This record gives sequence, structure tokens and C-alpha cells, in this order.
Amino acid sequence: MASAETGSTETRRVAVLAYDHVAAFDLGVPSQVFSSATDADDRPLYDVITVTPKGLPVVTSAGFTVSGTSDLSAIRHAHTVVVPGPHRGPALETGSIDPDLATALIDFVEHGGRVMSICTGAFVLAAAGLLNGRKATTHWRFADRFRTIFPLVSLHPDVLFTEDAPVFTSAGAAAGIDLCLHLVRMDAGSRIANRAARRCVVPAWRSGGQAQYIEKPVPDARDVSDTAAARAWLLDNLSEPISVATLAARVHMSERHFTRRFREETGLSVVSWITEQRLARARELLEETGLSIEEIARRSGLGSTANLRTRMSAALGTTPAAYRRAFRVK
DNA sequence: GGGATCTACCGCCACA
DNA sequence: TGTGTGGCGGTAGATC
Repeated sequence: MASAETGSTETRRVAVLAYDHVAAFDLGVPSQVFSSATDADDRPLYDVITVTPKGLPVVTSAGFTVSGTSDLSAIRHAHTVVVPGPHRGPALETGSIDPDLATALIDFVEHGGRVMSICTGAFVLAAAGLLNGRKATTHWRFADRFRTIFPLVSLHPDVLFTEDAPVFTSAGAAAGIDLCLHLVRMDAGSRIANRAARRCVVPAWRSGGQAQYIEKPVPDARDVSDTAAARAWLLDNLSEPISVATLAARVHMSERHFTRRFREETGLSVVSWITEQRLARARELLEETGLSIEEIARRSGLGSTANLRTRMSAALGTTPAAYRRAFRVK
């Protein structure tokens, strides 16, 4: 767990599943992200291997061959199994997969393993029966097909990733990066996850609840009244009392237009976005400082310890003190 | 725990 | 006619 930053040499094996027609981009994501997570002495926290159903080379969607792989027996020794999405094949078309693969995945989860899917990899997990009754997501373009084939799964096609431990699913390949970083953050804390994100040159923090499809992801640089300026100001003033009216006034918009543009650009309401940023700030302060919980609540803008505790409990299922014990950087 | 109040959100419509 | 923007009002959730 948090011991990585504090000197432990424990490494966790991540087994990435490859098979014929696997999406090449998805396949590279977990290796890149998990291999970028290192401790304070730059030692790797994860050992990433590639696994194929028979241990034989497979051909990706891009046409190149993946070799040097292990067979399914290797996942028994893994901490996390990653299932990238198929580009085509029976999982996508009929919701069926190799019975040996299904058995291996079910056995892995039943013995305490953690699995995550990227993009249409959710079809593989669902075909194995691992998503029945669970929350899941997949690429929004495949949502209708997914619902038709797997009616027992609670599909949330409007989010970046879902968390229904020990099963995690993500939307497109970019959301797969976010989910990998989320798992690193769970395992080793924000500092290590943020450093891994920097190495991958991706945003350090996008929560699972953000929208998959954002109307205007990149603000128009010529538009001086865009909400990006308000968001930048917000991040510098999280500890201050903030209202929508204040923010709208800062960028010379009506409140109505500001809230509308804010949701278009971030996929979240103003309050939801601010709360997420405040929670992220609180987590950083818990990990990296010895400040009192009360002071952290104040500096993060969450106000009171009661509010901080409520927010952390809702978002992470833990308390500030327990979070600090797990992730405090010594 | 319940009521009052405040604030945020969003649908709808009008206007430039 | 289509698009961007602002105002109004109802509803829901948060806070006191």
C-alpha cells in the first residue's frame, strides 16, 4: 500500500491480457502507466507482464504481433489483471469468450484478485459473468449493444470509469489511463500517482464521474470569457467561500450562461467540480503535511472536519485519519 | 428529526 | 433561420 513511498520494495504484478484483435492502443496503456509508478528511490512498484490465452503470440488490431507472453496460469500470481478492449470478435458480436479465459478470470477474482477493463474490455468481463449486478461502463459508442447483450449489468455509459471493487471498468483508451492512475492512487497515494501522470504527460486527476463526451473539451484561446479562467482562479482560491455568482462575474457572464458553459466544458456542475478539487487538495495535504484535520478542512475549502469526513467517506469510503495513516509520506 | 431558508441547477423562452 | 446569450421560474438539495 502506501509503503511504497516509505521505503518498501514490494512490487505488484499487473497482468495485461492480450488476444487476437485486441486494440493496440488499449494494450499499451496499462504498461505505460503502471511502469511509470515508482517509489521515492525510483524503484518500480509494479511488474507488468503480458498474458495470452495459450501463451502464444497474438495479432493486435494494428496488425503487429505480440510475443514473449505468458499463458493464463500466470495471472494466478498477479495482483491486478487488465483486460484491454477487443477491436472485433465474438465478445463484441455475441458476448461470448473462450471458456478457459472466463474460468481463469472468475477464479482470479474469487481468490481476491482485482480486474479492470479498458474500453470494450468490459464486454470480456461481462461475458465472463463478472459484471452481473455490478456497475460498469464502456465506450459510449458500444453502450446500446452492451445493454442488449448484457441486460444484467448496470451500465453507466456517461462516466469515465466505474468502481465496484474488485471489478473496475473504464470507457475509451484515455479513460483507461485515468483508471490506471486511480488504481495507482488507491495503492500508493496521490504523490506517486501524480508523478506517474507527469511521466505519462497526462492530467493527474480526472474522477470517474466526469463525462465521457464533452461538447467543448478545449477552450477557445481567443474567448476571454471562457470558464477556464474561472477554473484557474478557483484552483488558487479553493479555501475561499465561492459562489456561482462570483465566478460568473469574474468572467463577465450571466450565472445562467456560466453554469451552462461550465457543464459543457467539464461535464460536471460547478459545485461538483469544486468539491472534487477540494477533496483532491485535502488528500494532498493529508499525505504531505502534518497539519491538523481541522486546518486541512479549512485550507481545502471544505470548511469543517465534519464536512471533510462526510465528503471523504462518500468519495473514498474512508476517514481523513485513516487516509492519512495509509498514505502519509514520511 | 423536521421545517425554513438559501443556493444551485436547468428547462423554457425571448432577444440580438 | 440558426446560434449564442440572458432572464425567469420551478425543483431539488444543502444548510441552519
